[in-house]
Amino acid sequence: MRKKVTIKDVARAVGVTPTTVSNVLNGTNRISDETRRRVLQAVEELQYTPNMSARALVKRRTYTIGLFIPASPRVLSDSYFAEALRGMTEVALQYGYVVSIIYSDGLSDSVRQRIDGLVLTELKNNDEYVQYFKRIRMPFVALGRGGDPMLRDYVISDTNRGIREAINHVYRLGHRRMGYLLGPLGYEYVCERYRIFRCMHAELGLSLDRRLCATGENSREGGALAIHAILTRGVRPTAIFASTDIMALGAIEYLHERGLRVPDDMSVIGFDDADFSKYVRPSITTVHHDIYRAGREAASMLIAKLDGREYKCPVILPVRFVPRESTSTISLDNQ
Amino acid sequence: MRKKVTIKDVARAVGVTPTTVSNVLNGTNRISDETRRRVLQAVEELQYTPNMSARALVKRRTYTIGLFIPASPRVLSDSYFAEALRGMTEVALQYGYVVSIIYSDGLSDSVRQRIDGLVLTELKNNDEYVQYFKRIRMPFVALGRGGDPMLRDYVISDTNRGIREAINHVYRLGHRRMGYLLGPLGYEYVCERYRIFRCMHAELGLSLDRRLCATGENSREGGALAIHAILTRGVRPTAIFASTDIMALGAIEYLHERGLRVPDDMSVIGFDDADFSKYVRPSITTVHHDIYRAGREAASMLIAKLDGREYKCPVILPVRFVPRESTSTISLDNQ
DNA sequence: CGAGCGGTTGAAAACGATTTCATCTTGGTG
DNA sequence: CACCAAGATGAAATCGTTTTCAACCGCTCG
Repeated sequence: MRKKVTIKDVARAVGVTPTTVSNVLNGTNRISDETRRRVLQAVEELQYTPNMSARALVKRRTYTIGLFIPASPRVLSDSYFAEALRGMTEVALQYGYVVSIIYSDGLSDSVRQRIDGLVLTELKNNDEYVQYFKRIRMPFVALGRGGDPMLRDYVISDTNRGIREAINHVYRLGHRRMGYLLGPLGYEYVCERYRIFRCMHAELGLSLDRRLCATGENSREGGALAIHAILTRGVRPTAIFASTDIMALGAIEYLHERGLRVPDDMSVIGFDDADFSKYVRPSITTVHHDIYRAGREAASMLIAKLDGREYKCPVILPVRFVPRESTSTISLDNQ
Repeated sequence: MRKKVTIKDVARAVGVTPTTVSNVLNGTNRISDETRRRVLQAVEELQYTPNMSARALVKRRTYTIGLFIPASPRVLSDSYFAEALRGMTEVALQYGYVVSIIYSDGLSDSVRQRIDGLVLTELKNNDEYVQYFKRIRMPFVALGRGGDPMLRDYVISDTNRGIREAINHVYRLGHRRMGYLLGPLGYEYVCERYRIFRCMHAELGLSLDRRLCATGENSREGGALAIHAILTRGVRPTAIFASTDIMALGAIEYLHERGLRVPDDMSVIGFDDADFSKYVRPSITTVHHDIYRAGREAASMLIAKLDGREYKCPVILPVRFVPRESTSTISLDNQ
């Protein structure tokens, strides 16, 4: 194992002290152009890279940011997290940071002091973790809405626009009796999407039949159960929105089992544009948002915050409505 | 910001020196039971956790392991990586390690010195990265086969058994003309699966028609193109195996477009048991392997290696053959 | 001609652990 | 009773940076 080259080595090579080398590298003090040039050259020749542990020790920073994953067995499997992670990692790299995964159930003192800040996701209405991280003064930014109305440091999708486009599309197809499948009410994104849905729905001059709305887990089973609940009430929407694509999928499967065809007997609209949404038959009409991009923005924001730079605060990312096979014009016998 | 409690603080509280505290915490030297007890108590009371940066500096270790992601735009989106990551993170935690994502295109000196070791995946036949990490003496273990025949530190699935069960199942359904859709030949897992397929196929006393085999990218398009290639040769297998579920999916879609029904006109068998395989219609018959578990094993092995503990070397994980809708008994007009 | 003043550089003290080696007790042994 | 080994603890060096503050140099100015 070749000995690691340290700041002293480059200092010696140039004939200056470590202080000087450090100064040219960090740009703290004024250094003459001549010296700077020679130091930089030596750094290049010796292939010097500062030891992160040493730097971390004195700066009291780890140059590591975390993606926080709330307790939930399979949540990372969702490509949601994978995409966010990819985006975060890419920008982190540019700033000399590295990203780690932090699971809520592994959140000990030792891991806490190994990160400078966190990107939080899947926030609840009054998120306990938000409270917690505020209390221990761990810097964070949020990916998606929720947690606390006072929070300003978040990046979200333009849900408003997405749902508006979706509902307009469905309206134009002739649908008037729309239903809604809600995910767990504790999550802010569930509430927000529903809120916007109701709002847009009202703007179209329609009045919402509460019997056409039901709630369930955010899963295929949850979607199936929710649509089941609605159907057993003896009512039937011609189009149904779901909080997420996975619930939409469950609903579609359930309807299929019951001999109801999608979209002929009922149109179904999801949200998220999950991987499978374009694979399945019928493919799912949904709202696409770019989680990879959101991950990038969140990391940028967090690092700017950590490094004490300016950053513009709520970042709102564009979405794209994606009409697919699960929606169609209303059929006559459904009128 | 409350001042961080250091080893000196607990030393002072107990009335000993930092050396002693360090010794009881690391178990290096003999310490009297009485002193040990008091130190441990103080540690508890003061909520002392050692500063990782300081420790890292002197031990010349970072207590971080990496999951290496070879260059490929969306590869982390596969739940393959997400699952592996989840498994790794969980065991890493137990040993006081943390895991980071390392993308091949961000592999600079500075990130290299921020990790103690790597878990490598998606190895090619003569993997350049394996060579590279060997050369720079970065410890690693492999998730999946490949890289170098001399490697012993890997964890793999029992592919042999998986494919044997799959092919036997298909054989029992009456199929005799089997084809194969290969992924990119550079990857060892592609070659291995194909090799085993040929071997098992021969053991059944069948001879393989090379016209029934084709290669393509590991994607839906690749699967579609590969089956297209076979079909244009004017031959038609009654059952076709694919290197991966995603290729199988592409093939199924293509066949569907061409008016061929799966499984009635052709049975299709995938490998991996991807998320979507049970969602899609027809759901895909495949071989399930537990990537989460593999991630756990890989992290265990790597950390044992780093910490200088013993570990048993190639770990072979069980697989499970999962028959689904995409395979059925051969129909008469196909005989 | 000395004081004052930018502009550069260096000496030394952190940062918070681990580790080596010395020192100091004890208790056992011849 | 002297000696020695073993057991328990401590002093000090070290890891590789950053940072604070002092020192130095050559000028200009009064």
